[in-house]
Amino acid sequence: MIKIYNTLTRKKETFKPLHAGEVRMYVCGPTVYDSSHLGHARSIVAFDVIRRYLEYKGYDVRFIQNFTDIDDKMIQRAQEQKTTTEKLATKYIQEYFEDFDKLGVKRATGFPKATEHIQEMIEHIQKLVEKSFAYEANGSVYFRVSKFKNYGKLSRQEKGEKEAEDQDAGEVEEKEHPQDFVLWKAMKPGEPSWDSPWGKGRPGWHIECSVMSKQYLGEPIDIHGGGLDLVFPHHENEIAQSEALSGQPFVRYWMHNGFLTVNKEKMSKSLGNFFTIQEITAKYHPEVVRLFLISSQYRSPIDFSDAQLEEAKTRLARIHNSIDLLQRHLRETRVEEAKNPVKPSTVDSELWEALSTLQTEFENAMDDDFNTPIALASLNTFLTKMNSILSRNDSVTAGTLQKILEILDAIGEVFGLYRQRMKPESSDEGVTDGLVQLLIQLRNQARKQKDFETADRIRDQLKDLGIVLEDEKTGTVWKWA
RNA sequence: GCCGAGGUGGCGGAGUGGCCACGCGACAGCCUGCAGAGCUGUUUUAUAUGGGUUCAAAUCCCAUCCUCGGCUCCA
Repeated sequence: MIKIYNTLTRKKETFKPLHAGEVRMYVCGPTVYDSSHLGHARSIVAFDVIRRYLEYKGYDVRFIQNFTDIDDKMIQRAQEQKTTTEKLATKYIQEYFEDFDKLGVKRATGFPKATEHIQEMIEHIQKLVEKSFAYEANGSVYFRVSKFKNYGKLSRQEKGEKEAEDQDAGEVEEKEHPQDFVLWKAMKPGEPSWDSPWGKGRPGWHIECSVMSKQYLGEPIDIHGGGLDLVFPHHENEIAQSEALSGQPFVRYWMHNGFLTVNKEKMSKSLGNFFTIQEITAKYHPEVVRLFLISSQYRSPIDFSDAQLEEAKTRLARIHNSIDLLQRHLRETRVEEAKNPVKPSTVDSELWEALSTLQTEFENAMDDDFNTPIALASLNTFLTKMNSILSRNDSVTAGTLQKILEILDAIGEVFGLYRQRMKPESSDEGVTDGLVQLLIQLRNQARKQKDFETADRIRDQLKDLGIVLEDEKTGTVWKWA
């Protein structure tokens, strides 16, 4: 039974999707005017793991993530770069996919763009005007917040007078009340625009999520996610726009991830303290970045530091080493069992018990609002146990080892970790293996004759090729560095 | 000003009343020609501060200090 912390109620609630066996979720995607940074990755990876766990539990997940491809920043950046908003969007959407494919993020079911849903947005706004939840002023349309009685229920705050000063002066004059927010912006000279009943213009930021969420997932949806910074005003406004028309809840579970910080300050474009995904993945393997990101529960802040990334690297290596050890034992055991069938022993049952504990603890942790640190801890505990048994070289059946591999694979699939380690060897690797085995034989001959110079030369030169030799009690094994 | 989150060992990070996180680092040992990996053990009363409740508190209550976030674009 999954429990989710719902921002709306500020409580963990038992998760029950509206449609049995199916989860409909929407996560706010980026405005595609610039490269994604690690702060975006925090959010995207958090919801990727949530989605993967829901799938692990057998749900059919319909997952929609939008691209905001028209807004003030898009227009401004396009003007600066003497290009169009379309070209800008195309460029950064492509980059988005490159970045997050690399980070092992599963693609959403759909990636709707704001500019492809202008007509639906206009219709939605029209209906709001008809019901007097919105009003037109000088070609712009504003949402009449005072008419929507539940305004503020998500963020538990209402816009005060304070920020009226910070708002666009033209808008303030047009608005009936400073709280009101824009649904449709009248065109300014030189800006991209679409025809509407109120003249040429473009949609406000908030309306796209309301409209696209409804179009692709219906109402209400199960989960709507995004960064904590979107709670107000973005999500508050989405609720107002959607529920004013439908008269029913727009979203059943609101989920918000905590920030990625640098020296305890939020990583953001405006502070300039950010690293792009490209920069970070050039320095660290994408799975190291993922492990770093899921080492805290998704609602907690994570403070970025190189030391933390280095630690994640070490921790991932430990997992890799354990899987290598397991796979080697499995290969060897299969060869053995082909000669002499083996019966399960007490060591087998010890492993089965540890495996069952792992599964229970992993699922309990993830069921509890996707507590990845505890889930990772359960994996660690299991690996220590498994390594301990395997290092004693007690005989374990191939069936047991195979089962462990399957469970580890399923868990790794949720985290999006050690995927490469699980892949069967390619035929190329078969050839490599043959060659390396030959060198290992030669080297061990040298070692037997105490010719360590030759032995070390073989090991060192293989290392330069990215092949690491390790001498075990039972013989020498190799792996890619 | 208003709203919200949080302060845990050398470090990261869990934990909503009683026992144990987990990892990184450090130290010692096993194994090894050396190395690596792995294993075993150690890292003495870690829970911002001061009170309180309780047989028992990191966990509940009160106060204080500090940090961060939202209220303007932001994952």
